[in-house]
Amino acid sequence: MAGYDPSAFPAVAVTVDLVVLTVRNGALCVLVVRRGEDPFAGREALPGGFVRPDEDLLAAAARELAEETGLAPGTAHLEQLASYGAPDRDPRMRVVTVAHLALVADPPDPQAGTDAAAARWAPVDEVLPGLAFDHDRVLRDGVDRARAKLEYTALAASFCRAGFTVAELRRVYEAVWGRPLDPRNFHRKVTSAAGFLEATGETTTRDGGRPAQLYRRGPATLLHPPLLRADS
Amino acid sequence: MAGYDPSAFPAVAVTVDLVVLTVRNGALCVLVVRRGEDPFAGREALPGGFVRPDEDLLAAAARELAEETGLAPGTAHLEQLASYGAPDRDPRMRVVTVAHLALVADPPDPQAGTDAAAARWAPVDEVLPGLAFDHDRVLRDGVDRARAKLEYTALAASFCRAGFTVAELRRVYEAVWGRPLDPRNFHRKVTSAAGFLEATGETTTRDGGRPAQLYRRGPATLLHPPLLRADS
DNA sequence: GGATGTTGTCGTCGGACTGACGATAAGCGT
DNA sequence: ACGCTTATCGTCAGTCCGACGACAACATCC
Repeated sequence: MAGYDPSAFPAVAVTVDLVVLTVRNGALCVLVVRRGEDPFAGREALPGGFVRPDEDLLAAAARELAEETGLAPGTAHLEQLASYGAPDRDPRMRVVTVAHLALVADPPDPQAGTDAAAARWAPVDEVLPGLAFDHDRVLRDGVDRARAKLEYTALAASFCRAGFTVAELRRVYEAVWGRPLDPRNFHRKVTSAAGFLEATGETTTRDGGRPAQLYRRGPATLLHPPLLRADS
Repeated sequence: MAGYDPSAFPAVAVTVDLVVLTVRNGALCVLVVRRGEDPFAGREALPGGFVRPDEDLLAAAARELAEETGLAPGTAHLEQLASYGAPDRDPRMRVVTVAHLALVADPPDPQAGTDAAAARWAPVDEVLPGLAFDHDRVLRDGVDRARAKLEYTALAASFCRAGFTVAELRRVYEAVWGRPLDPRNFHRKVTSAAGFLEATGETTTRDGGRPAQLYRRGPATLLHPPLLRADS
C-alpha cells in the first residue's frame, strides 16, 4: 500500500455473482440465467451484476438477489463466498467478481423479473459442468461451503419456511449432503442441540402419518455439538 | 450479467492485502507496516498492493508476500480470506481489496525489504485496535479464520519449522487459541489423527527435559477427528 | 553418583456422544 | 377395525473426550 497513481493502473470492473441455493422436492437447486449475448451466448450462468459507485459489496449482492428472485431483502441468508479474478476469466476486459452465497426457502418461480425472463431453478447436478465463465468453479465452491456450514451452524433452517417439521429439516440435510440420514438419530440430535429449534406448539399432518411438531428456528447460530456427516 | 458498457462504470482499483500470521515466543504475531503517507500517515497497516494487469488474485498475494517477508514463494500457506469494498474505505478513490491469509514459520526480521523498512512483527493484541483503513476488521477476520481452521485442518504445522515436536505444535495451538491445553490429551489426539504427523525418528532436547520425537507434517490436510476447542 | 526438576509419553476412568436399531404413538384411507 | 405412513422415544455397544496418575529420560546441582 505504498504511494500509487490510480491512472497508472488499468480499469478493473468489479461485479457480484450469486450462488442462490434452495431445496425443491429433495434436490439441491441453484438459480441460473441463460445468457443472451456473447461471450457464452446461449449458455447458462450465475446471476450477477456490477457494483454501483456508492454501494458496498454485500449491498450490491442483496440488491441483485432481490432483483433476480423477487424476494424481499432480508428474507434470505446471504454471505460473501469468495472472489475470482483470473485475468482471462472474461474475454472482454478485466473483471473481478465477488461471489456471494444465498440460501432461500420456498422461492417463487422466476418469470416476472426484469431481464430475468430466462432464469430458472435447476438441480445443481444438471447444470454442472457447463456454466459460462468460471461459474462451474464458483458454484462448486458455493455448494462446498453450504455443505460444510450445515455441519456446525444452524443455517439449514434458512432453507425452510417459517413453520417446519423435523422431517422437512432432515430432507434439507439429505438434499445438500446427498446422503440419507437416520430419522431417529437426526431427530434426537436436532432437538437436543441448544437453541437450534423452538417448538411452536402447533402440529401438521402435511407429510401424512402421525402429526408432527412444527418448529421455528431458534436463536443459536452455531451448533453445539455439531451435526457431523459420517466420514466419507 | 446482462449487457454492459464498461465506460459507464467508474474505475475501481483492486488491491490485495495480507494478514501474515506467525507464532513468536508464545504470542500470535502479525506483519504490519507503518504508513509514510496520507491517509493514515504514521499509522500501522497490513501490507498489500495493487493487482497487476495480467496477474491472478492469488498470484498477486504471493508476490506481495514474497516482497514483504523475503520468504521464497511457496514456503508459506496462503489462501484467500475475504474481500472488502465499502465505498468510503479509502478516502482517495474506490478501492476493493481482496484480503489473503498467510501462515509462516520462523520468519526473518523484516528490514532488508524494498520499501518495507517500517515493517515489523507485532503481537496481534498490540496492534488491535488501531490499524489504518478497515484493517482492524480484516485482521480480526483473519485471526478468526486461523482459529477455526486449526480445529479441523492440519494447518497448524504451517506455523512450525520442518522438524518440530508435539510440544512445539501444542504451543502453536495455545498461542492461536489463547488457551492452555493439556499436554497429555493433546499428544494423544495429535498422534492418533491419521496423516497429521510423521515421525522422523530423530529426537531433540532443545526444550529441556526428556528428549522428544521430531515430526514432519503428514499428507493429511483435513483432520479426522477434528481437534475441538472446549466450548467457550 | 544421587537427588531434584523438567519435559515427554503412555494409561486409566467416567461421562458424553454416536450410529444401528427396536418399539410405540397417532394420524389417514379403506 | 385394519393396515399404512410418519413421528417420536428408548436401548445398547462402541468411540471419543477431558481430568488426571504414573512413569521415562534427559539436565543440573549438590
